[in-house]
Amino acid sequence: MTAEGLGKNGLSKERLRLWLRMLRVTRQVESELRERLRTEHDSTLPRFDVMAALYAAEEGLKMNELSKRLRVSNGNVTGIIDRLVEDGAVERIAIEGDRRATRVCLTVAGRETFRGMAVEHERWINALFEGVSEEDAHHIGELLHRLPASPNDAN
Amino acid sequence: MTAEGLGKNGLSKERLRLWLRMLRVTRQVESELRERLRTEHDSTLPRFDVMAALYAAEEGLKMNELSKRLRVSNGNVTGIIDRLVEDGAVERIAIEGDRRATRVCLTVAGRETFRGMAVEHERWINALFEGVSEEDAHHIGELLHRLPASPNDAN
DNA sequence: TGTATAAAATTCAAGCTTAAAATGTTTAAG
DNA sequence: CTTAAACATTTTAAGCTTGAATTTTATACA
Repeated sequence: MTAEGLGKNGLSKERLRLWLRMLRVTRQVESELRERLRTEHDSTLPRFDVMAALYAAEEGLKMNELSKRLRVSNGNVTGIIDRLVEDGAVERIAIEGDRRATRVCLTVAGRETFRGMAVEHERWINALFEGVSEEDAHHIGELLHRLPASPNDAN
Repeated sequence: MTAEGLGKNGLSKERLRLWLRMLRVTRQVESELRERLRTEHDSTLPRFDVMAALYAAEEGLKMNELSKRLRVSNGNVTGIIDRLVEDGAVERIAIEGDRRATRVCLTVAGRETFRGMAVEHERWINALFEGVSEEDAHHIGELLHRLPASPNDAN
């Protein structure tokens, strides 16, 4: 409301602190997850994310939808899917009536693989977030809801 | 209280939700910052992070310390510094008494450049985190303190 | 002294990420 | 029917990131 934006602004500084902490925690957790996916499942975080999105979508997704849902570039998805196809975890299926688009699906093996990873993933998160009570988790979750985010999807 | 730990565990699910939200918000904010650093300062987030660390360390840092402080691999830092040196923002200075190590410093131009970016950076964060009051920012910050993180540094 | 070990940094291969350009396909307008 | 615009995807170039291997220098110790 007042003439903000200059030099010492407590609110601004506090928000900056919050951001730096979020960044630190997020990177730490991502690093842990990456490490475990690598050593225990010979996989990566991006692959896990893609598989999670596909697992949730019973009928698979178009490349289009996938990149929108994950909020990453379309070219990015192309590469990750390429590798998942090599692994035999995913298949590209032609869409009849539109030869531009492709539908991408987990294979049976892919679904099986993902289930194994997902169970552990939840355990890892649960352990990493030990020290956060259910109430706090809920509370922070609600607050985060106000924070910048594209205005769509349930998450 | 109850028999937790199997299948449907409210606490575990709530923590997972929290994690997914943090991830979403963090990625969104990073994406915004990246975009603005790119278009308005012809720079990147990793470069900004490195410059911030160097700016805070009056006498510069060894590659070593830099990678520890930023929690990224040493090879990673090498590449970013290479590019910052090309830009003329950073210089490598020999350490007398140890020809293995190098001290890395912002140049005068580099310090100047960074100041400009930092002012805007704080503004951007402040705008992105509009909707979070000073009290909430402080509160979440405290809660995040309990979350996984290497046990060092002020942040 | 000589040599093994540790330390600091770089290099390397592989993969992730983006923005922008290119390719191929569909749809709509005239 | 033809052509312009819109769409879905892939390709490309540049940069980020990691873990592992390599190079160079310092230290310890026999």
